[in-house]
Amino acid sequence: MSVTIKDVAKKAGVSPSTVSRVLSNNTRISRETSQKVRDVMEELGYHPNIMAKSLVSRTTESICVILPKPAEELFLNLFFMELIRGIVTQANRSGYDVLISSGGSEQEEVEAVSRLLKGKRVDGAILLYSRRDDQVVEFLKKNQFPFVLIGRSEKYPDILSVDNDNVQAAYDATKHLISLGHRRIGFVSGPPNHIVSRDRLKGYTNALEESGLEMRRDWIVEGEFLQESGYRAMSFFMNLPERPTALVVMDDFVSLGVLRGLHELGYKVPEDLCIVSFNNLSISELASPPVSSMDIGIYNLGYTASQALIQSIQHDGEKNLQERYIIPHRLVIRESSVYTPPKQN
Amino acid sequence: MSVTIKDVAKKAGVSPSTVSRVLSNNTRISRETSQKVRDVMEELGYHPNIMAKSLVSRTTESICVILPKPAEELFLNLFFMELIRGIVTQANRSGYDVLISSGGSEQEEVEAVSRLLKGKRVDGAILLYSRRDDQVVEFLKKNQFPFVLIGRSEKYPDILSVDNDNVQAAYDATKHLISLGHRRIGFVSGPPNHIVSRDRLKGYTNALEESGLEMRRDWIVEGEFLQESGYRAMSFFMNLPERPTALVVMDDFVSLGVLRGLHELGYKVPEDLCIVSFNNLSISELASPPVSSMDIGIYNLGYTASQALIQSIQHDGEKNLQERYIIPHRLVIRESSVYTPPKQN
DNA sequence: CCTCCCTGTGGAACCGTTTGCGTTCCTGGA
DNA sequence: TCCAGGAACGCAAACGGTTCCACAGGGAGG
Repeated sequence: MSVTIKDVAKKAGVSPSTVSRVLSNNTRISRETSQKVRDVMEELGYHPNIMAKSLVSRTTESICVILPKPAEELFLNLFFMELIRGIVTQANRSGYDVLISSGGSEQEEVEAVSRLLKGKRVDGAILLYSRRDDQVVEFLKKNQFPFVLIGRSEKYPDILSVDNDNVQAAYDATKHLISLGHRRIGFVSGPPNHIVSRDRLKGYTNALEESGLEMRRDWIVEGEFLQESGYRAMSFFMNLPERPTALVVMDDFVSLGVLRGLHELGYKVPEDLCIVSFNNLSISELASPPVSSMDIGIYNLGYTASQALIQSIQHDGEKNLQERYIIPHRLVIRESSVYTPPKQN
Repeated sequence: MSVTIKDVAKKAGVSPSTVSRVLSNNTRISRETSQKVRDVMEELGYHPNIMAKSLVSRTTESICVILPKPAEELFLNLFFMELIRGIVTQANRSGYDVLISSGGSEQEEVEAVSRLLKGKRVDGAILLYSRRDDQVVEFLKKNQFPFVLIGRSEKYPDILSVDNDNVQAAYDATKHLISLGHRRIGFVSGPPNHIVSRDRLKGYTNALEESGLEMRRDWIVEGEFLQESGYRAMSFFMNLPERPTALVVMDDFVSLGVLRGLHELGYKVPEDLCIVSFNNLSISELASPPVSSMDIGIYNLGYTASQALIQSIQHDGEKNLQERYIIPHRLVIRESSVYTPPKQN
């Protein structure tokens, strides 16, 4: 069928082991033999069988990324594409392949990852982010499989992970609004079981507190990472007797929902409501008005995660590896937050 | 190290072959033996080594998707995420894994696909779309590897492929504008070496022709699938002595660029310019105003492609397989195209 | 001149499965 | 009673590589 190492060996007049050595750039092979073998490989169109190779070497040179449970919804997000792009680029650069897997339920996720890791199809896994209590993390940790978390684990702070300083980022975003003169600032959060939601909420409250501003429960709403959530949050806020003059919003898509709702109701941004968002996806620049957004380096998160994982796979023994990477953030200011509200207190 | 079929065999007091047969649900294994073996597998936490399995079975139960050349740019697009989502969902449902690969240059793409297919790491490939003359297609066809094209090949019309009827779709989009009373309609195309660009251009001109409308060269501009292209196209059109009153645009992101430019210059949509776009990404709904867009069933394209590929892998011999799948399109009308221009001819 | 070591290569075992071919035991029909 | 045939399972050879070990030959050092 397809050409094997033995075919090459025969044609080159050497033994299979010699061909193998040529393949792995083994020293102790003479220049001439090496060249002859290479010529034959070229001539026969030989490609090493990856399965056979990894069977004996016990390594597959590939990693998998596990998409979060409700991939069907969240997958829509530009966020994941950016992340995957970073992961794939770095992995390919390191000679690794990337396998994408999406589980329906959390149970299915565990089964998938168990099949892939225990079945030795991949060497390690990237988890896109973690709920508060994650069975996949539990499984991977118990079995000592190499993996990296994009996000962080509360339960196991020593897990290899790549994350932003979300507390600081939300603090910075809120501070930006405060420095513009806003005193009544609302917060549109994500799902409460996501750690990132809580971290950012913390940064938000920290900033308010530090500035001696009122932290009101009814100025904090939770939702999904979807535009509908933004829409709902907006209508909630605008129906309040006392409304915030600015909003910190967890995601650009959510912000778009807010923007759209405001537009429908005839409100103006930033005059009626200022907005600072997160993620700095391309849509935040394209919205009208363009919305200020915290760039958290999504591509970089993916890139770094892949790098960290592969490093940890390759240098398994050495335990002097860094275990927490923090990707820097940077606020990109656009029209949606350039307005100073009139004094009224 | 990890538990193998032999460990299970020993513990269950049977031979490895028996365990293997239990694994493959072979008949001719007694109920009791089968149950005993299963119990032991459970107890030991056995998972079959996929590499070993596929080494002998000569099948990997996984496919790869090759991202288009300038993945670094285009990958950004929501389009690809939708597509991949469809592919991954269907593949996982069929028990297949999906491997993502992105090549820098076309040459690198060929190398990647050659390594994956010849190295027997995957059973087949999905190509995201095709340029007019594609070396990857050439390679796959020559080596008789199973693959499916999302899009179509002009050179080899008999290739297994999943596509829209882009001529018809563009015809429908243009007709929609004509039926609103527009007589001067421009076209913002994609890269000219993409077949999809030409197909849609054809549909556009067909519609004009059929309605006895003037087809003007200077009302057709080419660009990339990026917002910048839309911006440039817009400023080109608006500087024309005689401007179109409506535009057919190849992609939603491009439309956003157009929209943004118009907004900056103080033009109103749809009053000053109507827009009908393609792809119906979530952003088209979220834009202001929401833009009419041709839904081409992107998720469905991916889903169907995966299905077709896996089918063709599994039923290799039988040649009675369908070779061209057409995914239906559907125009979603929104605010950007609800305006009838005043008569002036 | 004789070891010793080093270079370059071949032989063979092994990685974890699958599978064709046997073998054993049992049942039933002649 | 004898034997055919089927059910249940074991043996061993692949699958395509890697790698340890052995070994031949040649140069250097004693």
